[in-house]
Amino acid sequence: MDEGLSGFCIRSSSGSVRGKSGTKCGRWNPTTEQVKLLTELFRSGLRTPSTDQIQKISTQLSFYGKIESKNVFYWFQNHKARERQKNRKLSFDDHKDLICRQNAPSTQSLAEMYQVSKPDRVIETLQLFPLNSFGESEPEKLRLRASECRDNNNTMFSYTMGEQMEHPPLDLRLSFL
Amino acid sequence: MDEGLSGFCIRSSSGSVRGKSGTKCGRWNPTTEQVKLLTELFRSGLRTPSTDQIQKISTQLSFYGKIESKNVFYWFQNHKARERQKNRKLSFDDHKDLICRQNAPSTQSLAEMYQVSKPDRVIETLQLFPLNSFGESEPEKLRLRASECRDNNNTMFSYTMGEQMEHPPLDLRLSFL
DNA sequence: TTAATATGAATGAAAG
DNA sequence: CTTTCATTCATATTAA
Repeated sequence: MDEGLSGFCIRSSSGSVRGKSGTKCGRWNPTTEQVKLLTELFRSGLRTPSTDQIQKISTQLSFYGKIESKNVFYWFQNHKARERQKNRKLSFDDHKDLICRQNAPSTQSLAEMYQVSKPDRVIETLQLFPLNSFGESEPEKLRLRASECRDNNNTMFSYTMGEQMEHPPLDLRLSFL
Repeated sequence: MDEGLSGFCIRSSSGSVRGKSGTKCGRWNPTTEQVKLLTELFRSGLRTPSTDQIQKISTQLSFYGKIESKNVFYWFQNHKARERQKNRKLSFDDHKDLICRQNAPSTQSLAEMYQVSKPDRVIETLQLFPLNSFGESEPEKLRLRASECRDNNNTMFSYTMGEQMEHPPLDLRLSFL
C-alpha cells in the first residue's frame, strides 16, 4: 500500500539511530547529527533563538533529515526548560546518603506526616555548581549565561552547504494566542 | 533478535534476584511497599504532586529502598498517562470526555492530607457540594482534546509567503471557548 | 531460551 | 517560561 500524496511519512529509517525499530511518522525524530548540532548550539550559549535563527538552523539541519522549524523551536524550549528543572528541582542525585532510620513508618503514619500545620517550607538549594562528584561524572552540567548571542548568526555554522536555502521566511506565530 | 545497540545503561540484571535488595544500577526498581503506597496515594486522588510533595514522598519511600525524587515524578506521570490511555482505548463509545481528569472523590483521609497547596481547579468552592459535571459554573476554558482529535489542525506555525504581514491570517482565538 | 507484557525513563508537542 | 500531555524507547518481569 502506498500512501499516495501524503508524502509526509518516511518509512525508511535511513540510518536512524534513535528510532531503532519501526519509526513512527507522527512526530519529529531527530537524528544524531541533528541532536549533536543542536546540543552544540545550546552549549555555545544559544538559548532562545530568534525566528531568523530558527529558520537558518532548520535549513541546515534539514540536510541530515526531515525537520521543520517548529521542531527547532520546541527543541530549544524543551532543552532549556529541562536543564533548568534539573538544576532547580528534581536533581537526580540529591540525597545519595539517604537517612537510614531504624523503623520504617507505616502507611498510616506516613499519611499523617504529610499534614502540614505551618508553612513549613523546604529550602531549595540551588546548585550553582555541581559540588557532588561521586563516581558518575555528568558530562553536561555546564550552563553559561552568554545572555543572548542573537545576531551572531554568521558564526553559527561553518559548513559549506549547497543552496538549500529555499525556505520561505517563516513567521513563527502561535495561532492559539 | 535485538542487537541491543543502546549504550545508555549497563544492564545489571544477569539472572539475579529481583532488584529489591541488590540492584546494581540501571533504572529504579520499586519495592512492593513503595508501589503500594504510591498506588494508594493515586487512588486517593493524587495525580500531579507538587515538587514539595514529591520530595516528601520520596523521602518517605526511601525507607523501603533506594529512590529518588525523579522516580516519584515519573511514576505519577506514567500512572496517570496510562490510566488515561487505557480508559481511552476501552471506551470506544461516545464517552469522549475523560472522566479521570478530575480528582477522585477523596473520601479517604489520606488524600486530604496531601491537598496542601493546590487542591484542584476549584479555587474558592468548598467541598460542600459534590463534584458535579464539567464546565458547569466553571468559566475556565474547556480543553478540546476530546478523545483523539489532536491532529485536526496542527497549524501552529503558519508560513507567510509574503513579507511582513501586519495581521495574522485568521487568528481564530478560542481562548474563551 | 524467546516472546509478550509491564513499566521506568526520555522527550517531542502543546497548553497554561 | 513553566507545567503537563502524549508517545516512544529501554529494560525488568512474566509467560510460554
